[in-house]
Amino acid sequence: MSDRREAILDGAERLIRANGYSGFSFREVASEVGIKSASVHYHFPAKPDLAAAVAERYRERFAKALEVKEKQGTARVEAWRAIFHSALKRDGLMCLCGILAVEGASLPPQVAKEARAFLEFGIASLNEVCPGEGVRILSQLEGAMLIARSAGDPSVFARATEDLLAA
Amino acid sequence: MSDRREAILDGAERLIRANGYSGFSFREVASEVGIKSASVHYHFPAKPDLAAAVAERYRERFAKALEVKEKQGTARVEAWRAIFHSALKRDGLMCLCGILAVEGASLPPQVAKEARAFLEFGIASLNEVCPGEGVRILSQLEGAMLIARSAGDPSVFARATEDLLAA
DNA sequence: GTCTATAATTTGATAGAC
DNA sequence: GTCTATCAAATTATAGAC
Repeated sequence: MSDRREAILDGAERLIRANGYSGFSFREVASEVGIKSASVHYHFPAKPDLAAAVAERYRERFAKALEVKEKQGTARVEAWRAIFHSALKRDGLMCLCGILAVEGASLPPQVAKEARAFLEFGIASLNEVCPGEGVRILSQLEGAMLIARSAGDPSVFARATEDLLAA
Repeated sequence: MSDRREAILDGAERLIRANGYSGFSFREVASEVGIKSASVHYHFPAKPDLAAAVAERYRERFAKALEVKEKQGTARVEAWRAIFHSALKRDGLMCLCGILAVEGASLPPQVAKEARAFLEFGIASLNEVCPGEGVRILSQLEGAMLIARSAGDPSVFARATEDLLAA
């Protein structure tokens, strides 16, 4: 994949995680990358194509980051928690698919599908280490990001998910 | 407060809970109520005014609904859970302020403030019956709505919050 | 691949008649 | 209070030059 394409995905991901699907535009993405909006359309014909590609890459990246953390000896639940926590601390950004899930009803079907796929992946991943508790744990993580973001304070996320360290 | 004003708030609340702040328009609200968008501007000069009024009324209503449930003998945590669950079952709508919180960064300050106020009210309310656990419980509730909504299945919410019945 | 230019639509908001 | 009419801006998207 070309550098330009990657740069577009980077810009779009940052903007969606900051403002949501209906809150980002091709012009903003183009401006972040330093090109014109028509050039973004060359790489991704329509808005749903771009957003779906962002969500797909997000899931793949997340899965790889989890693998790395587990190979380093981090327990899986803590790995999920740490990845979310560090994004909140670094840029104040919450889970891409948490944002997309909330916009659900007004989302183009292919984008909603990618968001669903990420959440299902998360539930399955957490069920593997905590049978029957995947949904509950992912709920707590997504909700804690939502609240921490509203409070503008990443430490709220840490407090709201402290108990998961015991798992 | 006039009936018309209430009807506008009703329509706006439904639309925001379905599509978010940046996903609803004065024209859509007007169309739901059966009037023109200029008439909506008569009651609420600008979009942030309308959204903030919706959020304020939501918090007041929620507090009243909690009181009623508690007077009927329902434990507080279960009351929170039941109110969210019934909205999901009835209309597939999640918490208004959960949606607004997610959009946080791109929200007009007065709207973000109302969303924050609701979440703080929730944390305080839950801390009263479960000291130190308010954030964790509200996180779980908001996150479970987010996931259930993405799955298009309210029973996901029930499963993800089952353990709260013990509290 | 990227650009300029532009079409078609939607948006938030206002002016002024009734 | 509600309407018609309208504005300026932004949006998604396309055509065609380079």
